[in-house]
Amino acid sequence: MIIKNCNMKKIMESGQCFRINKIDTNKYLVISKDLACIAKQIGNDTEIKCNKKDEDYWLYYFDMMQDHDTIGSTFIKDDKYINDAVNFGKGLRLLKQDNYECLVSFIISQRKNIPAIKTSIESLSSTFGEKREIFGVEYSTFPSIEQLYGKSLKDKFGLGYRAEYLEKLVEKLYRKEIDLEKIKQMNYNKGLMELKKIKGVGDKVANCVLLYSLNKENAFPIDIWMQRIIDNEFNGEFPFEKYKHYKGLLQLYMFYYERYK
DNA sequence: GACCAGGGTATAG
DNA sequence: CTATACCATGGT
Repeated sequence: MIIKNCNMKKIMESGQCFRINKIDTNKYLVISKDLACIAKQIGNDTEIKCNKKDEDYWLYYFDMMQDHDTIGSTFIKDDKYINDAVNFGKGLRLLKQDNYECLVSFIISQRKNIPAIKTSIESLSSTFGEKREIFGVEYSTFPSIEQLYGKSLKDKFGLGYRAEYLEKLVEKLYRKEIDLEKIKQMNYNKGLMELKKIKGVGDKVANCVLLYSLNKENAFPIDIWMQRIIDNEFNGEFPFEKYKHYKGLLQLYMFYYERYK
């Protein structure tokens, strides 16, 4: 499968997911849930190699039916910073991730830098997930709810005070007191409320989960970097009324630009 | 060895 | 409603 106008290096660095790793020149291992694929960069396009039975999963994951550069070009208006960010981020894509993995990952993410987040997730995966292989490349699956249930997460995974957030979350998921598929059916505001009931989930983490895994493409997570942009470039108030449609992709461009420009 | 990290909670005012 | 202390640890 070929994804046109797709830059895997940028997606890997974009901070929306934490399990894409470079394994060779222009080659990346992409892991999601218990699945993996190999992504090869060929010019502006990316070729995805995966198991035949998983093709639909990756089609959805990469949102292959849409051209995100085209959506991004609709943000180009009269604002220099945003125009620069969109041009700088050509090839970025908004992925459609697994909601459980996404929620766990972003609870871990608070007050951590991206390398530290990745270390914690890999450590959890290699401990509680399963070892698998795709086209000769080994990987560990993301641990399922059942695989994490009842496990002590303190002290071993660099989680710090987040360990008890996760333990409580896993317990509620296991008992089906939290149903992310149900939240996926809700509108943005209702979903935001439901997610924020979870201990350790505030505005930012909830918006990440809504945007990256619950198909709410107008969610707009504001972290330290985004707040910095809003303060320095927009006098403390972002003009949301000018960018109503697909704000989440715009947020991705801004975050990426601010970090790597 | 300081400083910061894709924040959230609890408490005080 | 806003302001502030505190949180536990790793990366740079």
